[in-house]
Amino acid sequence: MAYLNHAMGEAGAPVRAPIAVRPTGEQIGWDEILASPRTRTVRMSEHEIVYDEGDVADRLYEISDGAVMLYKLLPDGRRQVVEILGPGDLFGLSAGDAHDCVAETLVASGFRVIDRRDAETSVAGQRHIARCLRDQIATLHEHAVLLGRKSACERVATFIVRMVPGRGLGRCIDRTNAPATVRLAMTRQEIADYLGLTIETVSRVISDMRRRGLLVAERQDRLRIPDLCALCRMTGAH
Amino acid sequence: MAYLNHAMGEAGAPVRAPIAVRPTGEQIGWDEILASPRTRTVRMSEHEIVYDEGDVADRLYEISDGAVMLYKLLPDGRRQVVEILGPGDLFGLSAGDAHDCVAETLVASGFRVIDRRDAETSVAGQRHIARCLRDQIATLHEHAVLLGRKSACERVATFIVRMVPGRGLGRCIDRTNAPATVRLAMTRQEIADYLGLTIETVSRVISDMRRRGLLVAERQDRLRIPDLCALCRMTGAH
DNA sequence: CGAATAGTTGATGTATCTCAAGCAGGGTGG
DNA sequence: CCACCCTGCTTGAGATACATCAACTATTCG
Repeated sequence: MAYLNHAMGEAGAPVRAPIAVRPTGEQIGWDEILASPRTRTVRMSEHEIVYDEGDVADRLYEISDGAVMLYKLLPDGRRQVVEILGPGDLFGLSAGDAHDCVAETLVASGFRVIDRRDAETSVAGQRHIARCLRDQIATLHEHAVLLGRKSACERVATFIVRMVPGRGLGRCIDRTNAPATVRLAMTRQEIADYLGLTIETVSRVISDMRRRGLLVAERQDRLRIPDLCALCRMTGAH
Repeated sequence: MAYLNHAMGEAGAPVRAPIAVRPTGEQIGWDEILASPRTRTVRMSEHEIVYDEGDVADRLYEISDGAVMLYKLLPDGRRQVVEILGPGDLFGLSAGDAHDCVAETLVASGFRVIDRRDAETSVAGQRHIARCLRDQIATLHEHAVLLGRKSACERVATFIVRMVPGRGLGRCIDRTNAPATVRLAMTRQEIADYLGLTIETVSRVISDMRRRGLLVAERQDRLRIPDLCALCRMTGAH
């Protein structure tokens, strides 16, 4: 799933369990695919392009660690970041033979590069892929709501809440409401292009939230959230 | 794929070839699934809810004819239509056990209702599903660009161009540029909720396009496009 | 024919964008 | 070690695209 939390290469283990021990039983097959002689491991530093729009889509990437964004460009240069992916997420599965968007690392990342043929031959592989795709679609649906119907303030709140380690798309089920800290491993421009806003609006909204005590900036890219529920209430979702 | 063209229950055969004769060879298996004793055929009239957000997702729907929209609601009533689907498209494949959005018919439609177990057991089934999911994702990516980065005018132009029978997400490859006619089998409210606009803005933009001769209204829901390329140039995509 | 519903148009408001200047932090070289 | 520069971020003033509110018009259906 395109969990945004933990997508940023935070120290510590990813939320989701290692693939081999997932309960569905399908992962044994997936592990075999990962072990295929054609499967490679690749490391890339931050802000490197994994593939470009139009490149042939003959392989598929699983993120081991780090984070990747997928974006599309309009001819006049406008950009929309369409997905942000983290450990365990799959990308490179395009509809046709060519990629429909650019994939770029946000931070230094590691991938397992899987040959498309390997992935598509086994039921287990197909099932694992289908599962990832469904998660991706749910995230894209949620993001369409954000882009189509939420205010700038709601967008930023939604974004920050999703970056909190340990919470995905789900509702505010946090019982403790303990202060959380998030690392925004994205530039303001990237955040703006993800949220369908301008850099200035993102900056203004964050400044405003700081003034209201909803956020405390520990560093430029590091925010403390004293009251997660308060921020959660600003997302428009509850 | 979430082709918008032909999604509206137009008379005539859908663009895509009948499932059995697709060249990939996977469809024999899919046909078997469709022939499963558990598979049912269902008909619904327009504006009926197929399933609601939160309903258990234990089956999967293939559209035989007609059109369906998927939408999500915010607690305060704001709505975002996240997908519009037509013949051949699959829906009901949610990430978890519950549906993440509402599915409602736009026009009278027919479905094949497939048991989730049937669909997920065969490689062919999985592959067919994965293919549909990838197409869906490509459409969602394109739609994120529309919602995040396009002006009202570009959104409406993009929408109308996609409704033209025979053209999907692809570029303007039309050599003839023959006048096309589209049927908008959606209310202004539905269009607005799909494009992330208000009903008034959609109405104003269409009126403006009519005044400029880009559109001719043959009926409320029926538009003639004298110069498709001219409209295409307004989409922001080329 | 008339009510009900869906769509259009106008006047006004406002959230967000645009343009422009100033500021901070992090790295480099003197 | 500190001044300097570069890049990314913030803040302000003004413009604008779209939303909102409200009236009016067309269409549909009994």
